[in-house]
Amino acid sequence: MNAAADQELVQELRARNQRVTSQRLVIHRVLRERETHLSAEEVHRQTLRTLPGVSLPTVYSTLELLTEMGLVRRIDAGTGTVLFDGRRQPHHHAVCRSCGQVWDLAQTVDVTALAQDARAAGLRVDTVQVLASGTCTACAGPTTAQTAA
Amino acid sequence: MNAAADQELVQELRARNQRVTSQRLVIHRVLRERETHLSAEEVHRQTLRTLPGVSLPTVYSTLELLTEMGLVRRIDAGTGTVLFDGRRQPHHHAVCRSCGQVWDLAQTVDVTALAQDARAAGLRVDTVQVLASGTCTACAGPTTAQTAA
DNA sequence: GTTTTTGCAAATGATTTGCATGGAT
DNA sequence: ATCCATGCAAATCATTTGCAAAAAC
Repeated sequence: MNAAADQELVQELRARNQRVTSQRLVIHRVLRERETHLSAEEVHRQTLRTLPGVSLPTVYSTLELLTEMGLVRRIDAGTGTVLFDGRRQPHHHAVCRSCGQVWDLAQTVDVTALAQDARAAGLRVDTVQVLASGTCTACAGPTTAQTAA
Repeated sequence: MNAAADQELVQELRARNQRVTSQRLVIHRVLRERETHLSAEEVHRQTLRTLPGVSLPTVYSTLELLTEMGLVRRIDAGTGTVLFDGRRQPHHHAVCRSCGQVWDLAQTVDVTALAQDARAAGLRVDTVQVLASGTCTACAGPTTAQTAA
């Protein structure tokens, strides 16, 4: 099905003189097909369903490659586990520091001035990420759920 | 000197029924006195100068405590090492994915709409951080510096 | 055929944990 | 006197690395 996404990957790989392997194709598809971020291990699990035998190190190196290519975004929400997102439209995230849950946020943020600032500091800016942190209702609510009789 | 900062910590500790220890005082001062972020190990090194014998685990647990109290901000720039920032005025960061260097950015960003969005999703928002990632001139410049004859 | 990529197993390194002693209340 | 915080040493766990075999070119 997602032949267009495949093609995009293949062209990028060819352009860089890197090889088109089934692992790269499948891992890329796994990320593109989901509507949300996945951890490296989740990507691994999903990839195994189509391609038994893929190793976790391969998943890691492929995720790094796809990120470098700009086909996937790395999200470090400070939970000790990095997340990877294959969604096309840019979006931001929110994280509960207590339980580590991460949500997607649709709201856009104007970061042009900040990007300017970073450029002025000597950085070629690739992405600007916004992360809201706090405590979710499930973790904060002492009177609700959790200890329900 | 920074008696005001000390007092703020002491009051917060008392309010939480937690103890005022020299380790907590010194670690807090180390962060408040710097004008930039530090890694846990840097905090440890600085703390040792005033208080020989402090252990790294204590530094970690104190950093966690100070972060919970809102006296210090945790910055996860995706470099594999978390940074801690004791600066009062909110600011954002930029990181070079290649060398891991992190810069402070003065530019403010309007994140009220995003915070709303996160609240609507069920999060009590404490902080919103913005992180610009890319490649710094030192890492990108193949024709400049680095390999200078 | 040559070079890159993979899988395996082991290494790494930041951060956390368990437990007995020391210190704050 | 009591209970929390510390220091130590060992554990954890996501991610990385080295190397020989397999796959892409």
